[in-house]
Amino acid sequence: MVTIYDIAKATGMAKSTVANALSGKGVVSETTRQRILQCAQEMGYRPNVLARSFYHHKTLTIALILPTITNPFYPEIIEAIERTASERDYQTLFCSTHMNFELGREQMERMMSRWVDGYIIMGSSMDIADVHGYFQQGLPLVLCDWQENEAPEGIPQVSVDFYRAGQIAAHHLLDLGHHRLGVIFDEPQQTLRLEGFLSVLQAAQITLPGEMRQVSSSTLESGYLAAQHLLAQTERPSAIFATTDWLALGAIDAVLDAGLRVPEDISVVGLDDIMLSAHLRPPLTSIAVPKLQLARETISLLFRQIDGEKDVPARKLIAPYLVVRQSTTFPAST
Amino acid sequence: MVTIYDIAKATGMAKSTVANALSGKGVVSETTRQRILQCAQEMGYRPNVLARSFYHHKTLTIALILPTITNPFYPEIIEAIERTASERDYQTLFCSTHMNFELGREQMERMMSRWVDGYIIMGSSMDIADVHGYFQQGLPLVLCDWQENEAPEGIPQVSVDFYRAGQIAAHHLLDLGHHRLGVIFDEPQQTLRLEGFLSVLQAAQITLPGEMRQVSSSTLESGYLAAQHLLAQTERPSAIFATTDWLALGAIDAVLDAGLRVPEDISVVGLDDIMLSAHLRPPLTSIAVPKLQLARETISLLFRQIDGEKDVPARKLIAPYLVVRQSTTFPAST
DNA sequence: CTGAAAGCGCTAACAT
DNA sequence: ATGTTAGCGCTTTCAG
Repeated sequence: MVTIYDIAKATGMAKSTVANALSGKGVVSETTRQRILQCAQEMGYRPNVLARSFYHHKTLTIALILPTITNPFYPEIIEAIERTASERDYQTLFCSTHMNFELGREQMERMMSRWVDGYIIMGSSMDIADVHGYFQQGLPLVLCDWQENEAPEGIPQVSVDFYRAGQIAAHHLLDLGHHRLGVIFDEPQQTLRLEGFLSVLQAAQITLPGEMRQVSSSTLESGYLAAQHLLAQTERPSAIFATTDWLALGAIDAVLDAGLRVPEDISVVGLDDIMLSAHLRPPLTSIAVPKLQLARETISLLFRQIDGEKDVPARKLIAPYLVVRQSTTFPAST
Repeated sequence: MVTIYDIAKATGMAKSTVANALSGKGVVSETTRQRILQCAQEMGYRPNVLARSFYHHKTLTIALILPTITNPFYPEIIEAIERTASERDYQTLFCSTHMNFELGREQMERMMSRWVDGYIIMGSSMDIADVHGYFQQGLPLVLCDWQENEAPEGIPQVSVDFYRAGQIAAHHLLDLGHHRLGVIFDEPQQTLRLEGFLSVLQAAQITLPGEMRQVSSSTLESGYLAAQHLLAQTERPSAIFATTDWLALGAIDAVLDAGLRVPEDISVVGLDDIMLSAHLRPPLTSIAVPKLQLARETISLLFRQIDGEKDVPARKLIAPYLVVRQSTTFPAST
């Protein structure tokens, strides 16, 4: 570990002169600067970021908090976030809460003790009340991929217009001629999607009875189980809206396991449009979320706070759009 | 930001007494300890991990370096690593290199400047020569999911017995009666899998002509393209071994797009057994990698180094095993 | 243009 | 049992 002091000794200069030469900030004569730089090079000097952070109260670190990385929706976003942060010399501390609020709190506390510069909190991975508290303490943070009605006003947030997404899904299925619909969703993180969906049904005077609404947790397996329940109804749905692609994959699995066909017997539409969805059988029709845009806006909002900007806009809503593939079609004529 | 000094002032004690009370290390009378603890509580004291790190030269941070998180093989491992690390109060700094060695070097340098305590470097994400250099500088690091012949002796490493995995794949296909085989693999990170595969073919006096060996990069899309090339041969293979599940998914996609069936026309076997593979159509036959074990051994080897243990065993090989699902069957009788 | 010194928050010897 | 002090590596006034 070679410090500026070491190279000061070696060159016979004072610590501060070395610091100036290295940082390029102070005024140093060209000759001494050269000598110092060369010496630093030779001795293998590496600036101690920790000491610097300690002084500046800036760690060049952001925290990324999410439910679980095993849902393939997240990696696509994380990738973009990490890359963008890295362009600003920021590194990403990553942690998953598995929807365990207690754990989330612990993680946050640890991050705060480390003086992480900013926090990106994704998809309902923490107790919103806690988040609100942290925000009021002045921590730079932004919510990403939450429902816009989940968080109190004022907390910067970039989300997808999930209500709209639900509407798009409903329109698509209705346009195809489906009446008997089923929904698989998570409570309470995905109610907006459901509400958007319902609003369209209602306008079309179609009801969605309780047994056609299956609550799940955000795993493939629970999508599978939820679909099984839908199929077990006496009058099974001709189309299923799963509020995430990950759930939709589980649902398709269940439908096929039940000896039915997708989309001929049952149409399935997902939401997220994860990379995988295009490559499955059948390729999944999905309401796409512009993930790159989501990541960019999030990082941007975060850095604006980190940079001390006031009046960072509180809310960005990103428009989803329909991607039609082959998991949806007209209902079988019965 | 309240410091021990603040609470020293508030209680009229000296800094060190406060420190002692808080850490529980020194000897402090019960009454003052109580007073201090309470005061700390009230003032919202939070220990400054950065200052502590600065003093101790320990940051409670490990780095996780990998090619790309969008390959779903990694999230499953990352999850386990993060969780295990978290149990020891360690946090995980995550970065992906996209197989860009230059970028990998930059990232490493940054991490080193931060005094990251240890490094987990996954799946050929960095130049092994660089890694070797870092290791010789004394950085605690462990390679995870590399081929065991890729790294020089001495660098701690936990890997899967990929040669064996290749053999298992070959045996499985041969046992089913396939002779005309195709392979999709990455160069140079996956040559061992190929060699294991070939060793079995050779023993069975089956040759694998050059056009039946498709080199790809580790993406779904390149698996797709590679499979297309295999199918374009005049005498197409009756079975394909893809050296990762992610490639296998792309391959299946290509086979189906070509109007052929899996497994009736073409069997496909993957390697990794990612969670997804069980839920696809057809469910993928795969050589499974015990991911939890991989993660645990890796973390264990890393912490033993961090803890200063000498003679950390250099190499752990984990045995893969076959999981038969429905993407493989007997060749069509022609 | 260069040097001396204080301080970021905490720890650990060492005095008292 | 409590207080004093030096120091981790770096940055930044402020003097020389």
